[in-house]
Amino acid sequence: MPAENVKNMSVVTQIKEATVKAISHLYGINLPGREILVNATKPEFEGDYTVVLFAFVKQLKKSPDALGQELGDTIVAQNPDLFTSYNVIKGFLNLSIADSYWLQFVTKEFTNAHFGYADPNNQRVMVEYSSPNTNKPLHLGHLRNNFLGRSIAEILKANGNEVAKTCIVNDRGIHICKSMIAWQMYANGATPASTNTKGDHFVGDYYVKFNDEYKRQIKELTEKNIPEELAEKEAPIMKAAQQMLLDWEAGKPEVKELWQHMNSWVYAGFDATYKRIGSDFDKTYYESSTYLLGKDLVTSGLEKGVFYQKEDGSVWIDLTADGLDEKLVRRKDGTSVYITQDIGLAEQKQKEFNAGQSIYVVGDEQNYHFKVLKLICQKLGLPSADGIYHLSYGMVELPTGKMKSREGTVVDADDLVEEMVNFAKQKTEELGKVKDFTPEELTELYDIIGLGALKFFLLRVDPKKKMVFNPEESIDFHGFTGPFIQYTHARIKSILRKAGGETVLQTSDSKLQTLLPLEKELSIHLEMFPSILQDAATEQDPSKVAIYIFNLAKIFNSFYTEHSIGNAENAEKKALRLQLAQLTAQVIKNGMSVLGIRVPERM
RNA sequence: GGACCGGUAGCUCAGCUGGAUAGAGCAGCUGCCUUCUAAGCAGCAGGUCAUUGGUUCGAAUCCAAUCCGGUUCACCA
Repeated sequence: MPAENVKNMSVVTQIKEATVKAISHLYGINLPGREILVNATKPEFEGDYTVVLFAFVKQLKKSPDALGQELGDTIVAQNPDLFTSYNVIKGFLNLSIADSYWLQFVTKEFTNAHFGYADPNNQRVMVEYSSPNTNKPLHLGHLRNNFLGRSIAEILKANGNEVAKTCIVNDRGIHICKSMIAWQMYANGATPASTNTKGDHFVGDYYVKFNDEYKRQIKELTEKNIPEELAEKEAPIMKAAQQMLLDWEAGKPEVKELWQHMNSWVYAGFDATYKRIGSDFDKTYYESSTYLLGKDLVTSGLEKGVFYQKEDGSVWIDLTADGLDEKLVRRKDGTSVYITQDIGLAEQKQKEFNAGQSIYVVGDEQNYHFKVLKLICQKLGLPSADGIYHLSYGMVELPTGKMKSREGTVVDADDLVEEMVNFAKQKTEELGKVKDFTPEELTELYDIIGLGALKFFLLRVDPKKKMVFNPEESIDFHGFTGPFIQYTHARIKSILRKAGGETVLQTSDSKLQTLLPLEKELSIHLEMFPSILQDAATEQDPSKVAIYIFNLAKIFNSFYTEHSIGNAENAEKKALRLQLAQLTAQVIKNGMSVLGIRVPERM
C-alpha cells in the first residue's frame, strides 16, 4: 500500500490492520479487519484505543491475558511510529498512540478546508424530499422532512457522491378542489395581494373554511336524522368539490384556470419558505403531470404474469408469498391508483438521472407503501428497483400529543421560523456583544442563529424515531443546541483574529513532542470526523454528525477554559493550540454545513 | 387480528453488528467573569435500561413470552 494511503487511513482502521497483521504473524491466521472490535479506551484506564480480545480468544486457543501480551508486544514492535505502549486488563488490550502521531495529524490538516470530505466516487444518488400538498402551508413535520432531505443530500455529497435533489408536488386531487370551492364561495375575488397574505397561507385558509362549512353541513343533516355516514357523502359542499375534481379531470377550462391560479399563489408562498429554510431542488415533479405514469407498466406486467386481473376487470398483484397483502394496481374502471404512479415515476426518474440509489424521504406511516413499491418494481424487473430506499422518519409530536389540523394544533413552519429568529434577536440583544454590527449583519446573524437552533433541534435525533417538539426546550440556546456550537465557532474565530492569523500558525518545525491530556483528547476527536461522515452516510443519519460536533464543541470549551491559547507558555505551544483551534473551527463549520446550518464569525 | 416501529434519569434523547462502573442536555442544587466571547466551565444529585424467562465467560444490546404506546394492512393520496 502506498505511503500516502496509509497516512489518510483513520487511526481505528490502522489499529485494525495492525492487529490483523500481528495475529497473522503470531498465529498464521488471517482474520478480516471488520471482525476486530476497536473502541475508545474508557477514561479510567490508560491508553487511547482498546482492542476487545474476547471475540478471538476461543479461535486462537489462548487465554485473554497471554493473547493480550503477545499481541501488544507485536503490535507495538511492528508499528513504533504509531504506538508507544500497551496494557492488558482482563480481555482488553489498551493501546497508547504516540503524541507525535497526533501532532503530525494536526499540523497536516489544520489548513485543509475540505477536511472530512471524500473525493468523487462516481456514484449517482437521487434524494426526493419535501413533497408538499398545494392546499395548505408547510408545517413542523415538513420542516423535519426538508432538513433531513437536504442534510442527507449534503452528507452523500461530502462522501463523494453526485446527488440530485428532487421534489414531488402533490398539486391535484380532492384536497385542492376543497380550497378552490371555498374560495369561489367566500372570497369575493380576494387574492393574496389584495389581502396582503402569503399565498400558501391564503389558500390554506380556504381549505380550513371548507372544512368548517363541511362540518356545519354534516351537523345540519344529522340533525334531520340522516345517518352520519350518509351525511358525509351528501353534504352539498362535498358534492361540489367532487364535481370540481371530475371537471378538472375532464379538462374544463374555467376549473383548470382557477386551479392554476390558486396553485401559483401557493408556489409563490412555498418558494419564500424554501428560500428561508434553505431547501432547493434540481428538479420538481408535479403530480398533475405524473399521475398517469405507470399505466403501460401495468399492461406489460399483466402480460408477464406479474399482475392478474379479477372478474370485474381490476388488476392486482399478490404479495402474500412475501408476507404482504394483495395490492390493487388498476381500478376496475381502468384508472390507476397512487402506487401505479409511483412505479411509473420511479422509472422516469431512472431514465432521467440513472442514479444507482434513489432515496425517498417520507414519513414512516408510508413504510408499507414503500415496501410494496420496491417489491413490485423488483417483480417487474425494473432497473430502478434495487436502488429504491425509503428514508423513513418518525412523526413530530407536541408535548400535548399529535398535531391535528382539525384541532388547530398544527405548528406552522413560517410562524415557527419567525419565532426562533425573533428569539435569537432578543437573546443577542440581551447579551449585547455585537453592538457594532450593521442592521444587515444583525439580520443575517439572527437568521443564522434562529434557523440553526431549529435545524439542529430537528436533526439531532435519530430520523427513524418519532420525536417530541417542546416549544420551550427547542427555543433554548444552551447545551445540546445549534447556538452552543455556533458560539464555540465564533469564540474560536475571535481567538484566531486576536492571535493575528496565519503567520503565527505557520510555525511548522516545532520541537514539541508531548501533548497535555486535553490537547490530545481534542486531537483524537478531530481525527474521527471523516469516519463520522462516512457513518452518517451509511446509516443515512444526520444525528450522528450532530452528536459528534456537539461533543467536539464541548471538548474544545473544556480545553479553552483549561489552557490559554493566545498566551500559551511558549511559541510552540501557542502554534499548536492555534492549529488545534483552527482545525476545530473548520470541523465545526464542515459538520454544521452538512446539516444545512451556517456558523457565524462573531455572535 | 396480521405486519412493522418504539418503551433507558422528573423531561428530551445517546448507547443497540453482545464487552470494562449505562452517558449527554434540560430542569434542580454548589462554585467560577479586573487575562483569549460566561450562548461558557467545574462539580453535586438523579437509573429495578417496561416485565419475566432464556442464550454465555459477559445482556440496555440477541431470542421468546407478556404489558404499554404508535403506525399500517383503502377501487384515498
